Amino acid sequence: MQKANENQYLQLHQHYHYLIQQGALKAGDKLPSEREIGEQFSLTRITVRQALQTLEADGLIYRMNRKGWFVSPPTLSYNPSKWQSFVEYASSQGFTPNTEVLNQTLVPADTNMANVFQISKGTLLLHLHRRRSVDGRPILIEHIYINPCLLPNIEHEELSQSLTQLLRRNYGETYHSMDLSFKSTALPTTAAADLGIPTGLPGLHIQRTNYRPDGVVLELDYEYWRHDAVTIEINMKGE
Amino acid sequence: MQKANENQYLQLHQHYHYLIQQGALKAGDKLPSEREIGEQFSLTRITVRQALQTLEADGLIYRMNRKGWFVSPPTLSYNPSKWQSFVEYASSQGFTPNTEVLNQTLVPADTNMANVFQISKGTLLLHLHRRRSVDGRPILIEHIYINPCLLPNIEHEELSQSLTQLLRRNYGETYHSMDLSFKSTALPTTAAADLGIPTGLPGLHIQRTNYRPDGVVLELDYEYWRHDAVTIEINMKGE
DNA sequence: CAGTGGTCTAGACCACACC
DNA sequence: GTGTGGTCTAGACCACTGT
Repeated sequence: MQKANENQYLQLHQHYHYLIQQGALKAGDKLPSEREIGEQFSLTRITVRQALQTLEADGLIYRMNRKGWFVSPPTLSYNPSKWQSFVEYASSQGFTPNTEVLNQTLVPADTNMANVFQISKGTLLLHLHRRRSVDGRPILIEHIYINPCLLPNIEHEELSQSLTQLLRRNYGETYHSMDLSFKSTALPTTAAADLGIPTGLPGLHIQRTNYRPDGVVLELDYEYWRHDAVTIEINMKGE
Repeated sequence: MQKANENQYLQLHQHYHYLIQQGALKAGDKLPSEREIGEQFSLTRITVRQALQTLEADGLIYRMNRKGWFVSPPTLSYNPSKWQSFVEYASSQGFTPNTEVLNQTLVPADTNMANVFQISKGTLLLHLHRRRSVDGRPILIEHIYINPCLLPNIEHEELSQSLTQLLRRNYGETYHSMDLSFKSTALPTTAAADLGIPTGLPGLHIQRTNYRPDGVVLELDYEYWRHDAVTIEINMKGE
C-alpha cells in the first residue's frame, strides 16, 4: 500500500535491473514465474508484468512463449561498413550463428519491385525467406529478393549459406554500394511468429539495397531484428 | 465474449490501423478517450490500453502525458552520410525544427571521457544538453561533450544553433569522419522526462563520435530519439 | 497432469491538464 | 471543477509447454 516516491512497478524494475547489472542474474538465467514474483513482493500479476515489460523494453530480459522470462545475452554488433557476412561477424564475436531457409520461391515482380530492379512487371524474382539465430536464439528474419537473370542457377545453390560469399565465389559478383534504412517499429505479426515471440514487440526494421558496380540492383533485403539483439555500428569517412 | 480467431486487442488494433492507413484519422488527430473506446467496443480499459500500446509500438500513435492519444506524424529522415545539420534536413523535409539548450556546463572529464578525448582526467569539458523538436513536438534529447581547448570561447557562443555550422564558420573546423552506434532500447528516465513522455517507452539511442582530420576527437554526442520519430538512411560506398 | 505466460473482467484511486 | 491517462487490486479462463 505504500505510495512512496516511486511506483511499485518501477521499484520492481530497479530490483531486477540491479540484480542483472551486478551479475547475480546472468545471461540465459530464468526469472521466477510472474505469480511467484507477485507473491514475493505482494503485487498483482499485472503490476509484475508491467515491470517485466519495462525490463524487456530495456533489452535486459526477454520471454520465450509460455516458458518464462530470461536474462538477455549481450547484443550482436552489426557493422555494415565492414562488408562482412552474418556468419563472419557473429563468429568473430564469439557467437554460434545459424541460418535456416524458411521458404524459397520464384515470385513475379510487382510494380514496386519492377522499378527497383529495372525489369518489367511480372518478371520472376527469387524470394528467399530466412531465419538467423545466434546460440540457438532466433534474432533475425530476412526477406531477400534477387534477380535470377543476373545470377543464373542461383536457385539451385544451397541458400542457407552466406549470400555475400556465394556471390563472390560462384558468380564473381561483388557489392559496390548499398543503401540502408533503419526504422524502430513493432515487429509485423508474421515476423514475430517466425521468431517465436508475441506480436507487437518492438523491433528493428532494416531495408538494404545492394548495387553492382554498374549501378544495377543485385539484391533487395528486408530484415526484422529483435530490438534487443543487435547494435548497429558504422564508421563514416567524409566529407 | 467472442473467442473468435483473433484476440480482442488485436481486433481493436486492426480497427485503428485501418482508420489511420485509410486517412480517416490524420496526423495529429486525437483519438477518443480510453474509456470512450472501451464503451464503444464493450472492452475493459486494460484491453483498450493494450491495443493502444501496440499501435504505439508500431509508431502509428503517440500519447501526450494525461492529454490523450494522437496520430503520429510522418518520420523525419536522418541521413548521417549527408553531413547535414538537424535544421538543414528537418527544414528540407517540410518540418519546422527547433532547438532548446536545457543546460550548459563545464564538467571535469572522467576516466572514460579522458580516454576518448586523449586529455588528462579532470580537464574541463563543455557539456551541452539540448532538446530538439519538429513542429512543436520534442523528438530528440542530446548530450554533447566538446573539448573547449580545441575551440576557444565556444562556451560564449549561442549554442542552440547548429554546431556543424558554428564550427565551420567560427573555428574553421571541419568534420572528417565519425563513428556511429545505434541501439534500440527504452528511453532512460531522464530523457523520457525531458521529452515529456512516460518512462520505459521504446527509443533509439545513438552515440556519435566526430573526429578532426588529424584524428583528434572533436565532439562526443549521445542522442535519445523517440522511436517513432526518425528513420535512419545511409548510403555506403565500398569496398 | 501441473505450471507457465497470454488475455480479459470490473472495478478503484491518483496526479495532472484544462477550463 | 471535470476529464484524462497512470497505476493498481483481485480475481478469471485460455493455450501452450514440459512432465
